[in-house]
Amino acid sequence: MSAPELSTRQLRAFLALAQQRNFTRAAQQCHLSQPAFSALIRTLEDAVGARLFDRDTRSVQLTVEGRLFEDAARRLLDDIGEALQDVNDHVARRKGRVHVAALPSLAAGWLPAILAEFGRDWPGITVALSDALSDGCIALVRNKQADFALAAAGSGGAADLQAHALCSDRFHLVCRADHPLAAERRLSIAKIARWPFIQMARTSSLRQALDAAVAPARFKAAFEVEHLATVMGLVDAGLGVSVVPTLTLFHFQRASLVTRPLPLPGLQRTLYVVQRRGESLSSAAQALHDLIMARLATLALG
Amino acid sequence: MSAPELSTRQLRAFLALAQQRNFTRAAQQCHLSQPAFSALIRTLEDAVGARLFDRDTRSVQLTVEGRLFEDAARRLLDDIGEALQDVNDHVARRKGRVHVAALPSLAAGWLPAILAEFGRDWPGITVALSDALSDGCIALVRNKQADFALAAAGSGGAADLQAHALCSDRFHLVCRADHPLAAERRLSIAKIARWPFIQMARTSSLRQALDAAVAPARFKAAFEVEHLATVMGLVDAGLGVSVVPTLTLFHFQRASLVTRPLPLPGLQRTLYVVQRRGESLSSAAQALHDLIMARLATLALG
DNA sequence: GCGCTTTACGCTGCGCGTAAGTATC
DNA sequence: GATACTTACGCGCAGCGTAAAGCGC
Repeated sequence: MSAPELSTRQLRAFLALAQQRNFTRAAQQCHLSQPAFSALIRTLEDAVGARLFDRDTRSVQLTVEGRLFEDAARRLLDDIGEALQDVNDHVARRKGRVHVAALPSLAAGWLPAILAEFGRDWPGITVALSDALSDGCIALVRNKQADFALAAAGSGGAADLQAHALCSDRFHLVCRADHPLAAERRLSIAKIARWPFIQMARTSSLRQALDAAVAPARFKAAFEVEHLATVMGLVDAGLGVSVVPTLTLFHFQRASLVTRPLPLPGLQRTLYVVQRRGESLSSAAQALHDLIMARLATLALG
Repeated sequence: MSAPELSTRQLRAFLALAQQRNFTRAAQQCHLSQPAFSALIRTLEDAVGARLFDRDTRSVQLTVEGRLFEDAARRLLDDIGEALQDVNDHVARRKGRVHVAALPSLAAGWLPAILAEFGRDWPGITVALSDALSDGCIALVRNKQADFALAAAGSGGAADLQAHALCSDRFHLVCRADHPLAAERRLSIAKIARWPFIQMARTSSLRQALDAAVAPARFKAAFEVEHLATVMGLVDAGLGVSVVPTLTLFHFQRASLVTRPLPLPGLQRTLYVVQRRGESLSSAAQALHDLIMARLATLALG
């Protein structure tokens, strides 16, 4: 009653014999001795439960049941080959899909060039990019929507995820070029804290890292906004100053503004690559991960 | 480069592990020791060319490539099972088709009851019946349109066919009940030859058998027709007498006619089962052949 | 007798189970 | 230390090739 066992060798031998109608030639085609080939056909006939060939010394030809099985065998071998080919295409990165979640700063600033290079290297792979705040990135990984994330919080105490540090970027003061702090000889948290400050929302990982880094000091929050572009607008309008990580400085590259690194050792945030623990990346995801690692040097970390 | 080998055991093992996500349980399900099962999975991964499971001591789960392969494996096993089931249905005579060619006399007289019984025994099998003259029957077999034939000529000197005798039927005089021959005490060819005779066409196997049997005597051909029903009509109209084999007597079962066996030993024709040499019958055809042989006793051979 | 398949028969090696090893929690 | 996968290892048997035997022409 248990299902009979069948192998691709048997199917290939069967088709070879159906084509050659001669045991000796079919055996050669299968790189087998003729008796071994004969035995292989016999085991196939036992497995199928039907005599598939009429053979005598003079002729070999398919039985009616053999002809029935011939079509099926051909289809089966094709399907098997197709399935293997498909997996191989994914392994060889001719096909695939990778979904990376990244902080907005990375998604807007550094990643696009890498994704472009990746697209040139592996044109068959579809790339999806989610720009989300750190918690959102990590949620996407946990949900198995994203393959991995580039986010600020580490594994966050979650046993199902694992993180390794990608890089650390330092914080910079941003203010108008005509602001007194722009010319201040020795910057410090205390000096900055005297001026109206443009905060990010409390949900922002940037804000959390900053609060943690300067504690117990506090800034005078003149505004609390969601987006760095808004921070830039407010600062440029002279409504306050702010402190942002290196990776976001591209928002502030304009003549009317000044950015100054804060030379305080503890004042930095670390970015992590986050993925599901114990689960390997797909071939496509691994390729993107590798490229990201290889291009780390291009991250201009002031 | 040569295509990798794959077996149903590997596919079943793969699906068991994908389902159980635990080597020990999956091994039990496959009736294998856990190490043997582990090795089987490894050989599958080698054949496919991709790691299909992420495993550590705590968890086993499909990789992305594994999930790709899972659907394919399920489909493949289904298709294989279906192919085997189909062949088995044919072997077990739950499906199939048999095409028999038979002389008109058999097709009209004796076969229908057998075909009806066959249809009751094997309702899944489609039966095709060709009623043709002997040469036509044999041509159908040679063309592989018919599985076998019940015909009068033997193998006919053809090396590609083989025939074995089915039965011999004797010849009978048919004439009107009021015809002098109806009351003749001792019939003979010579006595019959004095009367107008209704011949079959020369292409008829019946005619050929009859000519050969009575040679060198000849009948006085009053008519030469194609069909036995016509012979009956002509005889019934008093236009002549005729001589026909036992199997065709059903055409002449009416009060106005008399049929009398001709007690001459050599005067008979032999019917053969004809099939292609060296080619076995399909399961369905064999079943019909067997039934025909088993019902030979019901042939009323006068 | 010739050509082709099958049977006979050692032999190698794949693949099994048992047992020890290793890693993770 | 408990659990679960992997490695180590000895062994039996499936499956190979060589050689001999059947078998139909």
